[in-house]
Amino acid sequence: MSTTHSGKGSDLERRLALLWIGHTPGQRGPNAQLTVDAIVRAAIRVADANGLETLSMQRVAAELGYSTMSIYNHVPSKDLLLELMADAAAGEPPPSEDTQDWKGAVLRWAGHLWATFQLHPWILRIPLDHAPIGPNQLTWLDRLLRHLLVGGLAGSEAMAAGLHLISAVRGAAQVSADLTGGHRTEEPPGQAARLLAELIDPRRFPVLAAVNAAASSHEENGTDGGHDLPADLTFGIGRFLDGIEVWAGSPKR
Amino acid sequence: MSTTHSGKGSDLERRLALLWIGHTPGQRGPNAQLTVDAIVRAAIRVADANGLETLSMQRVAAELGYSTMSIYNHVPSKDLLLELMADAAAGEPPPSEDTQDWKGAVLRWAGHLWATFQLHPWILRIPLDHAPIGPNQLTWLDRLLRHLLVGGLAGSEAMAAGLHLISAVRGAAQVSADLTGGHRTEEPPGQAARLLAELIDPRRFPVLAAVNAAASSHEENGTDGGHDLPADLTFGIGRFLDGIEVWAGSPKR
DNA sequence: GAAAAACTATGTACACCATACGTAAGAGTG
DNA sequence: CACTCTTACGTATGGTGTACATAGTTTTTC
Repeated sequence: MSTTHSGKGSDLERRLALLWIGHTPGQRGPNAQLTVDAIVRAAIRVADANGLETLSMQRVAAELGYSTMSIYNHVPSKDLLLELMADAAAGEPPPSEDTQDWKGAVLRWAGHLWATFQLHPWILRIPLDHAPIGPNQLTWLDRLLRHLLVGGLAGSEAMAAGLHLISAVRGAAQVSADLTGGHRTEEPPGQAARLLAELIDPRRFPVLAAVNAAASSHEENGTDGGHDLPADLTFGIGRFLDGIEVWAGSPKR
Repeated sequence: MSTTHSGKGSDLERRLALLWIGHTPGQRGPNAQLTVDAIVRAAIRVADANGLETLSMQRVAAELGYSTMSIYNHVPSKDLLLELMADAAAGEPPPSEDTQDWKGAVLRWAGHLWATFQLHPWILRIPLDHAPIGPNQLTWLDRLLRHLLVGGLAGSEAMAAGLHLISAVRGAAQVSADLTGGHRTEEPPGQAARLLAELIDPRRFPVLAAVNAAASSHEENGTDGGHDLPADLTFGIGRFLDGIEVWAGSPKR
């Protein structure tokens, strides 16, 4: 067995190759009509339109007008297809700014990431089996780190802060996606909140009950445009950056 | 309208009833041997032992020695079972401390949450369809909010900060779980990092490459006990709390 | 040129999944 | 007792990812 790719080859090797190089087109056989790129784009189309749960290999194949198994000639598994989709949907990050206003830059970066999640909510539901290693995702990270270094952090600190920020945006986006996508124009949206409010026994959740009551009194959420960060997230990131500023400015470290 | 169960009732009503009350045992028929609690505990056992991907209704039923469909007499869907599992596995949060050291208290709270995720990594992979509304999870949140209020935040600010913190811990735990669970004693663990390092072209990722090089030089990760927060996360939360302290102490607000 | 090799697309087949439906038996109530 | 409700089970359906063998097409090699 000549094993042009060493049998299964390293999982990771194959993965990285597909993520970074696309598919090295075979020299010998007939020219492939199907390409990795076309498959990924079709899959993204399906996910955007009908959600991740309806995405299946056969659905993707149908979208392209090919048989199910043809897909596997270009993409070895559904898991990897999802990974490719996530990286492709992330796309190019916003252009990096050369500014001293690093806090503003980070906030804008977060706004763009937020917008991406609004555009492709299914990204949040892809089970991630390892740290993201796609080219686009790494580019996003690179841009973010740049601003954090301007802010005065050391390398490892910047990395920690970067992952922290990504988590915060992801988490907020997930909550947002769950709320907006949860009910399909069924009951009045207040229903859920009201039901839950009954369950929050002030004796059992003294703090939560108080906070909840205070919050629901002046509930005006604005028609979240989609591109701007919600106030909650802006607050969280803002405080985080404040803390970083203090840290970077302190002499002791 | 009392509508004890009103036919199918609202999805949400059923959900909440199961989460909070367990199962109101039917009066009429034979005494049920199977209980919701036993099912959830069995499912958790399976997930702890073999991971979430091997968890199926038939696997759970087999674990208990019952037929597959009997499970559905107590739990209406797999989705809801997962939700019940998540809440049960979260368990009781650590006892709330009455201390003025709110920053320390939050860090300890985060440490406990971290430990929970280490103990039941599959929680991180449960697709969450809406904001968590289980009793245990709300108790966790309640405890956290208490400390944030001590720190001087207003109600809505505390809620935002609380969700932010949960996201940060979740995100870090996810990365950690991915790394430790990723390779099953196959290649040397450095392999992945090395392969990736080759791909990180300094021209394309100037910042990332620099940070990566600096980090890998003094890579000593310590045998992460499991209960203590990793340094990355401690740093992130620490800066966040610093920022909150500044905010709460500032007169303008 | 001819032959061989390599690669693509397809069809069939399998194991597994969640779960809808129908049936039988048991426990409680009148 | 008869009646009703609930549980537990067996069967069945439509879906999934993907292994495997096959047939067709193009490029390389002799």
